[in-house]
Amino acid sequence: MENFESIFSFWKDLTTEQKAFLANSARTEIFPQDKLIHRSDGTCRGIMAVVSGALRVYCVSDEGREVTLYRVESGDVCILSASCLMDSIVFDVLIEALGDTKVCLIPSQALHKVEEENPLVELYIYKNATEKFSEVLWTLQQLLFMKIDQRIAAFLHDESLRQKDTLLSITHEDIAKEIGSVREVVSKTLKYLADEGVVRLGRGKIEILDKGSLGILRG
Amino acid sequence: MENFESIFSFWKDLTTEQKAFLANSARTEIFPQDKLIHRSDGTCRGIMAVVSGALRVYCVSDEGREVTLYRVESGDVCILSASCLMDSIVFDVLIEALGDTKVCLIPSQALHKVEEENPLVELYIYKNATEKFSEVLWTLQQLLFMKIDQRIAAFLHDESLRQKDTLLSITHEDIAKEIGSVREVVSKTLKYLADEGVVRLGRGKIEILDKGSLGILRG
DNA sequence: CCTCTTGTGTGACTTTATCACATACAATTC
DNA sequence: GAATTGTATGTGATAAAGTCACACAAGAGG
Repeated sequence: MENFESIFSFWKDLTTEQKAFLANSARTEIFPQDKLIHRSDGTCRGIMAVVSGALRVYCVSDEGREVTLYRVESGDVCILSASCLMDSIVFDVLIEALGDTKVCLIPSQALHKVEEENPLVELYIYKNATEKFSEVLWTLQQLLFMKIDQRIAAFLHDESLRQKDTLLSITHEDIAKEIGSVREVVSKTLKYLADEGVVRLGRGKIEILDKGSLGILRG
Repeated sequence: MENFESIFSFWKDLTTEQKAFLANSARTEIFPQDKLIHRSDGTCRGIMAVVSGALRVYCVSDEGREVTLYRVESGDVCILSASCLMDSIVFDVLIEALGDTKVCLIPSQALHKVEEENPLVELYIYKNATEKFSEVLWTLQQLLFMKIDQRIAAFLHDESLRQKDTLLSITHEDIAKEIGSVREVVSKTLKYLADEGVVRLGRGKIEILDKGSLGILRG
């Protein structure tokens, strides 16, 4: 909580008063796994720097199908939880905690006050949003242009990097929500990958046997 | 060309020198229909205010399938043609002219110079990008969650508003590129809509007979 | 009128999604 | 340890969308 400067890159551009004000408004919050942190009901917590754990920013269809737009890993800042600060943003995304997650939150009211005084803070917000834009576009291209086995392979590959392990604890349903597909299709594709010897399956577990093949599929 | 202030909303925040400098660097360009204006080869024209006509911002797969991410209509400003000014943007999009299109271009070098002096210009750029972010997210949701007949209906509906006519001049191929599908599927769906009496088809022409039904499908 | 380009029609086949269950595993509870 | 209860997975039938291959048709230009 002490080193705001290393967490929020706009910190160096603040006056002493602004720093004190924000440091005073900021607080640590801890969310349990799968906790829904933000939904499109107008509530607006503020910007959250992820200290440990991670956030998943996703959207849902009327029928309940989900896609992950991007993740906010520890060290990064989640800006869409303060979407009310950006009048150019009108859509509805959801944010949930991936694992127990600790964040440093600057409430939107406090940030809004400083933002009005200092255009560099506003710049920071929109710059961060544009970064996420880049990630969403990547997601869109994957959705539209890649086949399901490639998407699953890519996901398993990334997930194994994140978990730093070849034995992943994840359900088929969760994978489906990540890549914007459905459970049955993920199950069938994984079975195929298992038959090929690329992975070994267990209940809620996937062991990656052949990382190379994943990379090839991944393209 | 004279009223930069009404075109670029950051104009009011410039010094007299900056205004003079940018006004001097700015130039009008006219692109013929379907002209490819921007591709991801590092070239970077600058920001373009559309005076007449429109721009289509889209992406393409390796196999040549396309999706329109959003359009930039007259009165609006295209920011991704200056993507080099934004270090947070790394992806590859293409931009082409829809119909003969006249733009007012501020070259990126000139803008970059002013941007370094004035954070409000940088803010303008990222704010504009975030607006487009919003539109891309809408596109993504349509792609993932809506059925093909709904997407086509929605497109025809919007296109008829844009062309201010119920008789549209457009090919099935073009529709496919707009909505991220393929020609055959569009043809079959249109045939179905024609059988239902919603549209009448001709070569390169689609006449909308029942706008109401389009709206219902559109959801 | 003929040719050539471009736009459309269509059938066979693959991939992905949807629906409707069956089964299987693990953690209680009896 | 056996029964019970969630949750996770397997699977087949059907539907929707994309891929492939090729036929045909409407207009433009000679």
